[in-house]
Amino acid sequence: MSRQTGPKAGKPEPLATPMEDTETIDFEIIELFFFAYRDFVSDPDAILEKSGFGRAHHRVVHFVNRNPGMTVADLLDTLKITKQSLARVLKQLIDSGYIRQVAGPEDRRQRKLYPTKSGRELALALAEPQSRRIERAFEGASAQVREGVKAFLGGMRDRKKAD
Amino acid sequence: MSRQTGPKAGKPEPLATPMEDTETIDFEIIELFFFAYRDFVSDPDAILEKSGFGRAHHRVVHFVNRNPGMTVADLLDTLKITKQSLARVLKQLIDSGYIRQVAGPEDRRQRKLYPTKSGRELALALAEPQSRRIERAFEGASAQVREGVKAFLGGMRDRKKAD
DNA sequence: GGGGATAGGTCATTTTTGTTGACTATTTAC
DNA sequence: GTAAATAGTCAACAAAAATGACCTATCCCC
Repeated sequence: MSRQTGPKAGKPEPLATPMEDTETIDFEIIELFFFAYRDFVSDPDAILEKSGFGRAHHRVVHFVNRNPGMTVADLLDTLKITKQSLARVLKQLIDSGYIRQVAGPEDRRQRKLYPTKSGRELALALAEPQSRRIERAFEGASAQVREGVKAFLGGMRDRKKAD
Repeated sequence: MSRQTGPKAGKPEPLATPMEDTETIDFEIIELFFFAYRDFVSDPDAILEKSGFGRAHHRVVHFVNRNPGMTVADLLDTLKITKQSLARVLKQLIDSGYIRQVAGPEDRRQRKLYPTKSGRELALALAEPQSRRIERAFEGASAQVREGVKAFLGGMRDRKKAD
């Protein structure tokens, strides 16, 4: 076995100093964001695995509930995945009675997506622990801070042309 | 093909009303958080795929840089993944010269993990666009809001006993 | 000093989530 | 009537991570 295949063929010195306030990098927020999201999605994950569904199903159920009547194309654009990836999970959700398709009233090529009653209940059950968690994280926060957090999260998004 | 295999055998009524302020669920923040995180990780993803690495490598490089000398067990606890999942990416990072292992000085079963110079550079390159994004999201925010965001993100974490 | 517990590594298999490419059917628009 | 758009489907493939089963080295304790 050769010793090294990486960028430096010589013996790399291990560095022992923690990478803290190096330069102008905000490691603190980066890390907080990682942990926050990791635990944020863990609640619905636990619920989903009982039904045999995964995160992909969660996202579909969520957005169809938020935007009833959205088309398959809309959903693809929101999730930024391929048609074939969506097809599998969407089919399972339709077969299980959580989502219904209706041919578009004007353009009958379209399939407009709606939650069923069960679909809405599932979306609520998944969102409930997340909302509790958000509530808890906001404990004692002023209205100004709450608005600031929303602005911050919104500001983290890409700012593209077609949005 | 049977019509329905789901929770309700009858014809499920599609629901057309958007699920907005239903009950006490904060759908707005849930959605903001989803989009914010999706775009937050997209910057390093783009850098990583040039090296053939993925998100798992990113997380390992990040935490080893932040906590030089952490053990494999520490890392498993932080990332909440299995030993076998970690093994693959860790091996690649070691073989590529980004991370080095040193037997623990007291307990020689342990493998303490350190970044090499390349490892530190990689971690910085990955964190840089994320930090720019955070900076941009904070534009015009007061010090109070900045602290509020940190408190919010910290509050989103699980509060377990062994932490 | 022998035995069990701990830290780590490895091998094989599977699941989840997503990809690419190719092809079909229906419907709309010009 | 033909081309373009919307959707569905089949097949092969790939990455990330999980599971289960072992193996090695070392430490701790009696």
